[in-house]
Formats: sequence, C-alpha cells, structure tokens
Amino acid sequence: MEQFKFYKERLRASGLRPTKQRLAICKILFDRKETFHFTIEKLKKILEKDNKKKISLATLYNTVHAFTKKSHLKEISLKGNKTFYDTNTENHHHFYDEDLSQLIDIKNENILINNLPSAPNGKKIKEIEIVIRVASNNQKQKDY
Amino acid sequence: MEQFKFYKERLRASGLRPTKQRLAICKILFDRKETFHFTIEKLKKILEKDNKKKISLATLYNTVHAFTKKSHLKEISLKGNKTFYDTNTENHHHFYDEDLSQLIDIKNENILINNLPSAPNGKKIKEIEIVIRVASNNQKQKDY
DNA sequence: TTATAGTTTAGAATCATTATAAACTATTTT
DNA sequence: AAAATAGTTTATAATGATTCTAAACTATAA
Repeated sequence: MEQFKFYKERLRASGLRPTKQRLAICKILFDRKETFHFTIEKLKKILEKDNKKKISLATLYNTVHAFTKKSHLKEISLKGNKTFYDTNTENHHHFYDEDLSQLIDIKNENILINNLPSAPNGKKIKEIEIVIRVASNNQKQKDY
Repeated sequence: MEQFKFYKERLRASGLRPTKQRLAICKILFDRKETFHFTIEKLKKILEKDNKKKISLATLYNTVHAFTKKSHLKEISLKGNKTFYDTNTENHHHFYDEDLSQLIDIKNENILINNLPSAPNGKKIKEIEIVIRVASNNQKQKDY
C-alpha cells in the first residue's frame, strides 16, 4: 500500500523516520476532514480496532510526543488528569462540552480579545489559550 | 487559639465541619493578601514546615476537593500532569509564566472578548478560561 | 452522653505517563 | 549490496499523581 507517500514525505521533512507504526498513526490522526481531538487512550482504542498488528503503548507516547515537538500536533490546556491533543496546530480556541467530555474548535478569527494586558517583566507572549466550557443546564453535578 | 473564628464560620456556612486539619489548611490558603496558586504537592510542603502535627496526604486531597466543590477554591485548566488550584474563585484569567511554572491573575475587567461565538446545540456557557503563556525569549526549549 | 454522620488516616490500589535496555529497522557509509 | 549507524520499537519496570478502603476518630445532633 503506497497510499502513504504523502505522510512519508511529511515525516521525513520534519526529520522523523517514516516507520510502519508512525504511518499507521498518521492515517488515523490526519486522514480526516475535521480536526481531531484525542487522548492517548482514545488513540489506543482506535488503533486496536483498525490495526492488525499491535502498536506498543510506549510507541504511542513516543510518537505523539515526537509529533507534538514537530508541530504536527498540539497539546491542549484542560482541567483533569488526561492530556488532550489536537490535530489542528493553528492558533485557535475551544469549546469544551462537559456533558460529552469533548472539544470543539473555535477559529481564531471568531474570537477577538481587546484590552489584552501586557506580559509581566521582560516576558513575551507565547500563546493565548481560550477554553469555553459549555454544558446543558440539567447537567448532573460532578460528585466529589 | 481562637483566631480561627472566621474560618470556622465560613466552613460551617458551606456545610463543612471545621476540623483542626481544615482550619490549618484555611490558614495557609486564605490568610494572605494576594491570591494563591498551588498544587497539592506545594501545599503539602508548606504544611510540613508550618504545622507541627502531620496532616495525611489523603486529607489534603479530600480537603482541597471539598473546598473546590464548595467554591472556596477553583481548579485551573493547564497543560501538564499536575492539577493547579487558585484561591481566587471570581471570574478571572491567568498568565502562565513558563520559566517559573507560575500563574499570575488577570482581572476579568482587564480582558474583553468580542465576537464570542454562540455555544453549540442547546448548551449554555458555564465558564470562560483564558491562559496567556509567557516566557523570556532566551528560554530553553522543552526537550521531549 | 450516646448516637450519628462526617472526617481523618495509613496504606493499598489505580491510572497516566516516563524510563530502561534489548531487539529491531531505516538510512548512511563503504 | 553489506556493514555500520543512528533512530525506533517494544515489553516491562518504575514513577508520580490521585483515588480508594476500611478502621479509628471527632464534631454535632439527639
């Protein structure tokens, strides 16, 4: 199957060797119309279904880290214990649907921040992250 | 030492029994001029110094969760594995200083969002969280 | 002052993530 | 094309944060 030509080149261009495992992961992450938000666990489950030969959990972590470092993925700031990643690496923001534990992209142009205070000391702004938490009104309260 | 009267009442008012442990934690969290941003681990270290009798780690988690549920504390959305809490429970936002791994409050009035897109489906907006990541320019790159 | 319901505790258990080090593989060098 | 290399994968162990458990304890209510 040489449908992978595109991903092979993309990986090589960023200094990553195109291995079987990475290409399988690329296919799941990037072969979509919509951007994809996921946790490692979710990615693992999809791979278990889609892929004949098992990919080690360590490889999933390695690969997702490598892709993040090379800006093929972006880590998202969220409450809670699991790390979320996004295949959309542009500047943009998110709704977080508390009912579904699911992120939804908001295009950068669709939010305008005014009155941005200046960064402290000699610091530069690296990134602005906005999360708008939404839920249906009759949502059950989280019980601690 | 009945300097704790204020905290005792505050706890009772929210349906929490004022125990020795909770009062000691209140003193550390709320007896300050500035708002306080912390992780459980940081709180633990402070308690180890300040407090003669040890408070169990489980109690720290229990207490911080209880305080969060009763809105005496607020959990902050951040990248990474540790959960951050804030004694400022008002609507407000944060700088995150990547050099110091430290949060700085931004007053709500100091940020204006325009063009806010409407929430999906029949969902209501519960909260807006903005994190502005800052760092000095010569910052070392995170190495994965 | 006894009953109760809530709280604390040490330690075990769990869950996500990172480290290890040996086997494997893509690429480079010869 | 074969050997050398540098990068990658893997199972498993280790770590670190958090949650669970169940028994002892304590604040409040009866």
